[in-house]
Amino acid sequence: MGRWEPDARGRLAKAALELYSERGFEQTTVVEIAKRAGLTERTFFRHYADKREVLFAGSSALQELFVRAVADAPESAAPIDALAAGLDAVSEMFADRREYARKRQAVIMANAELQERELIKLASMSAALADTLRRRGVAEPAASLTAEAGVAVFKVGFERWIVAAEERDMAHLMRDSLDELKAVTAGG
Amino acid sequence: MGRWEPDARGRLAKAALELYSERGFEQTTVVEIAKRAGLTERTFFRHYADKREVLFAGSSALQELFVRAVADAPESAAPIDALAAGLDAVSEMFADRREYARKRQAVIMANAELQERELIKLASMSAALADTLRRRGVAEPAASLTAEAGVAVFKVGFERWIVAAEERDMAHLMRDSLDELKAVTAGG
DNA sequence: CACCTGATGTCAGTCGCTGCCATCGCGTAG
DNA sequence: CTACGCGATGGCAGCGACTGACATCAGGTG
Repeated sequence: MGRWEPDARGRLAKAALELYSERGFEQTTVVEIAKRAGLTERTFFRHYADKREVLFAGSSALQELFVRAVADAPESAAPIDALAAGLDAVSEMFADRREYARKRQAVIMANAELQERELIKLASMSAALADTLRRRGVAEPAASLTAEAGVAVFKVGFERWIVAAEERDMAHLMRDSLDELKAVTAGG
Repeated sequence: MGRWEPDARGRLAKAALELYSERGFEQTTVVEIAKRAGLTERTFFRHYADKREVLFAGSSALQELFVRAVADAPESAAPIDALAAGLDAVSEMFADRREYARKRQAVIMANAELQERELIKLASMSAALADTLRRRGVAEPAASLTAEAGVAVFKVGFERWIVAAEERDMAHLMRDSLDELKAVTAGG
């Protein structure tokens, strides 16, 4: 075994999340992750660019989903409403992954390096959203600001969803957060 | 010499920025930085936690200035106006450091690891601002959203200032960006 | 002049990460 | 059925970031 067991990538991701949860990110070596997955350190780095990236395999799919929903919003929709459509789409995606999301988020919140990686993924999402808004005819700096605002709403909404009771729907928390942002920016 | 030359910290920071500019962040080793500063690698790590941190020595002062300005805004001011006061204060700080800011930003924009570090500094600023707003009586999630929005405006305004002609005043760009955000969030 | 203290130097060691080449298992042409 | 090709994996050497432990030095103090 080891060689030729299927889904080496998945086994590495699973082993990494387990070990990061059990003893922390810093206290885990890549050799240990690879060993638990029945592979070697060298193979780990063939599947993931670095020790952090193994926790962010799904982030590109999330970004694509978000961007597509914004791009597909009716042409008549205001930028902020196109964004709301994106937040809806994203919320669906997480609906049945709450436990996984919680476990993963706990690991990330416990380590600064992992937070850095999370932040740059969100920045990439913001850039992609801004690009999409520009294609919809939104000028700068409105496009970048709207995108940044959208990511801010996502961050706050996501965090509230993670700590919320099981029943709380992510889409509702996202909408509430967006409304709060509207209220506070209108307050001046 | 080497030992007992004054301002070892400053010499290290200067040498690092020079080398990162000349040949790039990745292509520069800590040994080289230390050597140019007339010191050793070990001493570098006594002054800076890691190879990236040497570019972010001033970020805590920036955060403190921003936070204090928000905290000192008139109690009657709406959260978004307290934020605007913070952006004003920050703009003053940068007024006579444009060349340095440009050089530094060019280095950061050329490397993903440095962007990660920059992002976590901004996230720290957002958290500190949210805390300050809470002390001013703003509830969650409005406090966090306002803080995130403030940092978004800072990011966009700063970027525009970096690329703008010499005459453009940073404070004006910040105000414009804030107004744009207000417009776009009111558009739904 | 002896002593103390903080900053620096020296050295060994761990770990993340990469390049290079060998090896393995499977599919496929012949 | 066999030989060959190919993608995935292993093994190994090496670099650079970073750390802990200990020695050393310059300057101030008694």
